This record gives sequence, C-alpha cells and structure tokens, in this order.
Amino acid sequence: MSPSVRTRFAPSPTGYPHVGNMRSALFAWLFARHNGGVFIIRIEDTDVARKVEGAVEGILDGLRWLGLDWDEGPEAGGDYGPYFQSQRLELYQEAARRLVSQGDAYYCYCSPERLEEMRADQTRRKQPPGYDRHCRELSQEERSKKEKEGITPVVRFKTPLTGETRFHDIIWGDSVFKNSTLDDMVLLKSDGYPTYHLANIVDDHEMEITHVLRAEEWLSSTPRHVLLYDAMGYQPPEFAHLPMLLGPDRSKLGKRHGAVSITDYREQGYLPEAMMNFLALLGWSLDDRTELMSRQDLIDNFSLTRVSKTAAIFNPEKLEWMNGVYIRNLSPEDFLGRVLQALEEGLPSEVERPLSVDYVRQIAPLVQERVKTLVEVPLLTRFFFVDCLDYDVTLLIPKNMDAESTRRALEVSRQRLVELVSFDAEPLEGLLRPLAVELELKAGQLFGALRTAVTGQKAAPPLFETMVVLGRETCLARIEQALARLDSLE
RNA sequence: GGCGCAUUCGUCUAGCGGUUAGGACACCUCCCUCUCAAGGAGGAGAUCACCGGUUCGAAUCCGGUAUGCGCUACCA
Repeated sequence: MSPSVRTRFAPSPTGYPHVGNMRSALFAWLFARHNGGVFIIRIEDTDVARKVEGAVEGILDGLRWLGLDWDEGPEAGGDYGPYFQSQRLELYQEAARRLVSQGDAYYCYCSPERLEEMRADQTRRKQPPGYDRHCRELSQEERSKKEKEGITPVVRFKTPLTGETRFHDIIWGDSVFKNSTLDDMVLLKSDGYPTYHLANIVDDHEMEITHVLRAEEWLSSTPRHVLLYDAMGYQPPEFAHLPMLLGPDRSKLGKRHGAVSITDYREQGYLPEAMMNFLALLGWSLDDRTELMSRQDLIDNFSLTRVSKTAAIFNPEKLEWMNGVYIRNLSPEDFLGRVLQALEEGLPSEVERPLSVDYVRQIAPLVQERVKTLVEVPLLTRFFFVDCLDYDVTLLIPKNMDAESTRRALEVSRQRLVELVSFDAEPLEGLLRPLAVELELKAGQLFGALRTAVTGQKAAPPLFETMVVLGRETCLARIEQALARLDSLE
C-alpha cells in the first residue's frame, strides 16, 4: 500500500512557462506538500512537431524561481523514471499492443486527407465532428492490403458504443458522460509516439500518481481517460480539475494579454514569494479575509475543498499591489541584495561596475517603500549613480515662481550649504526650513527646486536623506549646474 | 452543430436556508506630508445573470432561459 500522496506537474515543452500552467503546478505542489507527499515533474514531450528548444529549461527555471521544488523528475531523478516521455516510448507501444490484442483498440489506416475531408463534410452537414470509425471493423485481408501499401497505421481506442462513464472529481463532484458522444481517439500516432491520453494514463499509473491536478480544459477528456484506465485494468487516480485562468477579455489567458510567461514577471521585478501568494489566490481562498500568506502559510492551509469552480481573470494590478507589500516587508538586508541585482541589470552601462555595496546600502532604505517592482529601483535612483543629470530646465522652477526667483533661491542655498558645518539630514533641515521662510517661500517651493537640481526628477526620495547620500560636493556641483541651466534660459 | 461546465461589486473572492450580502485590488474624498510613495479615516460600487418553482423565509435547494468558457486534432 502507498497511502502517501503523489502529485505531478506534467508540462509539455512547447513554449514558455505560462502563468496558468505555473498556477496548476503550484496547486499540485501545495497539495503534495500539505499532505507530506511527493511532487513529481514529468515532461510530456510527445509532440515532436511542436517541441521547442530550451522549453524544458525555461519551465524548470520558472518552477525553481517560484520555489516549487520537486522530489522526482528531471535533474532530481527518482525510482519511477525516466521522467521524459520521449524516453518511455516502449511502454506506450506495449500498452497499445496490449489494447489491440485485447480488442480494446484497433489499427486505423485513414489518411490525414480523408480525415480532413470527413470533418469538413461533418461540419457542412452540421453533424458533430468525430472519427467515423471507418477502420474499426477492418478484416484481416483489408488490413494486410493497407500494410502492403506501406501505410503505417495509428492505434485508436475502441470506445464503447453504448453505456455511460462516470467519474468523481474532488472539485467538480460527479459527472456522467454518454459513451456514444465520445469518438475513437488516437492512442498511438504513426510516428510511434503516444498521444497525451495514452501516455498520460500509462505514466500516471506507472508512477503511482494518486491525485491528478490539472486545468479545467481536461475535464471533458476525463471520461476517455477513465475508459482507458478501465481497459488497461488500472485503478484511476483521484481527479481535481482547476479553474482556468482568463485574460481581461474573459478568454483563455494568452500572449495577446501581455505578460503570460512567469519569466516575464521575474524580469519585471516581481518577487517570487509575491507571485506565489498571488497565484495561490487565483481559484483558491482560505477564508473571507486572509490574503497575505507566506509559503509556509500556504502549505499549512491549502486544501482542494476550497478551490473554486469559476474561472479567474488574472489581474495584474492586484499582483503589483501585493508585490509592493512584499517588498516593504523585506528585511533591509534582503531588500539590499535584490536591489543590488536590479541595479546591476537596470542602470545605464556607463555606470561603473561593480557597484559599491556600501553606497547602495545607503540608498536602498530610501526607496524600499516607494517601489512596487524591482525594475523601478534603477529608474528611481539613477541620479545617485550617473555623473550628468539630464532634465528639462522648466522642472527646476517651482509652482508660482519664475526663473529669476528660482535662481536666487538656489544661489542662496548653495552658499549656505557650503558653510554648513555638518552635512547631515537634521542640520540640513535645520538650515533649509528657516531659509525658505527667510526667502519668503513655501518649504515645498524651495525643496522642490533643490530636489530637481540635485536629482533631476520631480519625484524622488526625501530630499535631506538624498542630499546626505550624494554628499556635499555632488550637491553643490549639481546646484551650480542648475544655475547654469537657468542662466542659459534667459 | 454536439457534449460538458460556470454565472455574487470593474477585478479576485467570502457566503453553503434567516447577514444592514463581508474582505481585498482598483477608484473617489479627507488626514499626514518637502515631491513621490507608504500609512490613517471615510466613500461610492453587487436588485447575488434572467424567469419560474420549493419554503414562513433563497445568493444559497429544484427546473428552464440567456450569456460565457472548455472539449469536439496522428496538440497538449
């Protein structure tokens, strides 16, 4: 007996790691971890034509990034390998042969052209499309004739013509399908590769998968799978179909909806832990209020009974908010590490590398509560690193002021800053606030002019702290540059 | 066309016969404030797709309709 839960994520390496697939992986992983079970990765590379180079690596990277570790599968090994279906062809071919000899499957010699014609005809006559079972009852002579013609057949399942198939789904409950609505699906293609249906049930059985968690789009093919399990004499696993992920237009989430690859989110500066939390909430909830959950919280509380049946629209705005929360909750040291990397990647190439950790350490706390994604960090802090600021002169002139009054304010500020004994936040504030009064300006006006002069931006971290980090020399130089710009305006 | 499934604020959702239908994102207002954020306090937003039925009572149970989505490949 093996009471332990074994779940699997079985991606097909035909493209990038889609967030919808990653969500399925996450749920399977959470279910396994919650139950102290085993999480398996199996690569379903049975479609030679659609196979994409590097896709396996991309998917594995995505899983690793999210923190979904697997106990068996590529790189991890395991007792049920190999974990690539392309390395298990013998198994499927044997299963197909067995089904044929049992009378549960048959060889089909129909050409793609004939099938296409047949379907076209069916749609024209508004008939339900499906294989017409042309080869189901071929005689021995007819078969050998086709073989002599050199046609390699496919193996099709001999779906029962009558009766019904029922199965239970943990999330959707009981379903009944009439067998008459199912056609004879292909099990083994003419290239010797299995179709999803065959490979899937053979492997789920061989790998002793106890719970199949997969997207809702598979719900309609589950009766076929149940029929296959029966024909093979296998005990079917438990099924749990997950609600689909939709784009804002309510259609299946895809490329046209923007970022759909998990790697896009990594590149856009999202934290994997935020991504995991967000994805977990798409189709699952703990209660009526808990939203922020750590990886351990999720493992502890995940349950299939609280998975919803309705498709969810992927809402990037909420993800962004959640990412901001996670960034703010990072320890200063943790945030620093991520900032360092974001800066290395996002700062202009003329900035000297490697960056000074001590310098970045002073900057990080200034932006931690101001960014929602890591890619915003270099955008918001580039003035700390570049030599030459590039900005529109008019940004220097605060509201209700003109070039001349701005000039005067900056000039006086410059002089006082030169004389300031200690160039720290407190003294700076102690100097500049009264200076605003003296110049008959609002604090916001003076600070605004200085902010632009020193950072080149209208929105920036708090002024005094920023000036301290930049240092007196740089601040004075930048104020002088600002004055020069104002001069050139006239 | 056939089969299947779903339907609570714009979005994610709570709800499992009796609630002023709750929370979150986004939005709006105010407070805080040197900008931007963050934070605090409020606000608006759902006749629970629609129509019938069951019931003293329905978002919750049962029919039907509509809409949407999925499957209907030698793709997964």
